[in-house]
Amino acid sequence: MEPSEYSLGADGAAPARTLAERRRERTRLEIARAAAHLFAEQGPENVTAEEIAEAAGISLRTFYRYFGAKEEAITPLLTSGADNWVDLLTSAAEKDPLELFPRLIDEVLVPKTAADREELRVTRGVLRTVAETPLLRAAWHRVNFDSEARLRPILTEICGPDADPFEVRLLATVASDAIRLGLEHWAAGDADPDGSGGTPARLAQEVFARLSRGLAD
Amino acid sequence: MEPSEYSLGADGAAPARTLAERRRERTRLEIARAAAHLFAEQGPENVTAEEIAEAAGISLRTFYRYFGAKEEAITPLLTSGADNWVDLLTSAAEKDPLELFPRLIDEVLVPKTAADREELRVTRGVLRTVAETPLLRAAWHRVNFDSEARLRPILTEICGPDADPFEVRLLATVASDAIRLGLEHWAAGDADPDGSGGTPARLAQEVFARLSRGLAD
DNA sequence: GCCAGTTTGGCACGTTGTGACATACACTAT
DNA sequence: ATAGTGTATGTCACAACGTGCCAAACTGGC
Repeated sequence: MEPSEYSLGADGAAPARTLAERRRERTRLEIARAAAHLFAEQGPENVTAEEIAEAAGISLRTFYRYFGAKEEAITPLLTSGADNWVDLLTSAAEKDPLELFPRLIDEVLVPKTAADREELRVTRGVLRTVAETPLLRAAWHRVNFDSEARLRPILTEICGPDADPFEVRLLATVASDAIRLGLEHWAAGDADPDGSGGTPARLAQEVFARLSRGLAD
Repeated sequence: MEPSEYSLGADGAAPARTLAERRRERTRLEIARAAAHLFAEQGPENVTAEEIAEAAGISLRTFYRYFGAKEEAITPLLTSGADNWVDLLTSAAEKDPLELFPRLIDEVLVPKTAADREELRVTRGVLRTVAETPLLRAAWHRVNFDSEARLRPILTEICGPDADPFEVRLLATVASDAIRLGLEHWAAGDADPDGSGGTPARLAQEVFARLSRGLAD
């Protein structure tokens, strides 16, 4: 509850956190990767939580300290930016969301490093598995709706307290849809990574442009 | 698969189905009501599947023949029209979805009989419980995404096979969002049923109008 | 070294969800 | 009526899920 850490800024652009927190995040990712691997290999319904735990080198009990349910184990691989999103938004100086979002979409979905590109590649694989598995679809939906819900209070802040709550809700939905549809349609496309359909960023941009035309602000 | 029943019209406007099918649907609804009642009373996390079964007068095993999970038990109360939606769409003569949907929204969300009005009232109560409970939110999300997914093939049929799949996906999302946001914002409003915020139908209409502005067809 | 606070594992336990088999019911044909 | 067919329900057993509880191991600072 009490950060109190004045976390010496030895981390550059990455968000400043406790050592323990970053360690925990790392473990989460390792479990997620183990889970994704097993899911893709045997099909999610044929993988037990215990197997995931074993593959990640932890006990079953510890697994449930990191994830509330086994189908949640892949969420760290699904939040391509959904987390950054919030951070970026809060620190944005921009006033007009309609100008702001297109920039943020690129910021979040355009891979800049080799690691980013690899992460996106993995995400694509996971999304393909997700599309075929009801059990995992729920996790994907949860991630997106959570993102939409977290967007709302931030947008109310940006738009001012006198903004119409309905407008804010609409805007949050459009932004969330842009990311979601961009990724979904990109993942649904043929094998070629950046082929016919375009990159997820470009698709998301198009969705946002089309859907935001009726939002005056 | 084979309706074939010319179901003597003793049921008025209801869709013609097998006797067994209608019986089953009735049972589903009874279970759903029992579940909603218990959920609202004790909080969803404090209700076991066995309690729901007992309250509905069936065995635990039978409960799981009607619903795959206990949190799914309320879905029949959440599909205000999501089912009709599909039927209405398939039988629609209209060619242009942008003209079609506003009419369908009213068809689905405007209560016409006293029973409709009562059902909508119940839905509102359920949605308020849903908004506060992560466990139930998943069910609500699932209903909406399923609706969106079912919309897609039907829309491809209407728009013709040469239509851009991306456009279809976009259209399905907008339609689904209209219903979802209309209901959510309506349920989130103050106690007054049709008060300040307007009816769910009116809200849904507005969402659709705003979001569909960028869809040329 | 010692002493917080936190993380982990092991265990027990109620709950979830499913397969298998038996029974009860509805509807049909003879 | 009787036998036969298909479906709906219940009982039982069982693997998997998810959590509370406590002890052991690990972390950091004094």
